[in-house]
Amino acid sequence: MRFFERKFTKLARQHQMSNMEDLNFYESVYALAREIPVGRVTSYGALARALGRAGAARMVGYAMGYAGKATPPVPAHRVLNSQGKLSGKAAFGHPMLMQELLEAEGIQVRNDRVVDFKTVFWDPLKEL
DNA sequence: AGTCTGACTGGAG
DNA sequence: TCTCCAGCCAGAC
Repeated sequence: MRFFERKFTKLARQHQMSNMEDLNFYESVYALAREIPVGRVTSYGALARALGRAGAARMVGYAMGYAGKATPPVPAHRVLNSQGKLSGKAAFGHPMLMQELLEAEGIQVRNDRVVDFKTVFWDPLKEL
């Protein structure tokens, strides 16, 4: 059984979803993204790998584009590209909003890049 | 069913 | 460190 299936069954319960058959890819991305702790960040690729879809990083990013409409809320600002850059900032209402949300959680941002990306990086495969 | 499209990624130069 | 490039894959048409 893949990591996704083992871990997500638990997440599905926590989010009061009957079973993972009801979840499409986007919803599973959102459920996993909601597990990112405050003050930590992860990458599109890391989420894709954790969901058993290594290589589907682009779809994770595409899914985040619709995250604003998801309930419960998805902390989309905690998802960055593999270099720690705020590649999705344009999708937030105000161009600086993504950075402001991160800074409000104690994460330093400089030149569209998270400072100390490696130390605040959250890998669902290792920490969930 | 075929084509196009990215909030991506890792490697090469 | 940066840019370019080919591979990536689920949705939207």
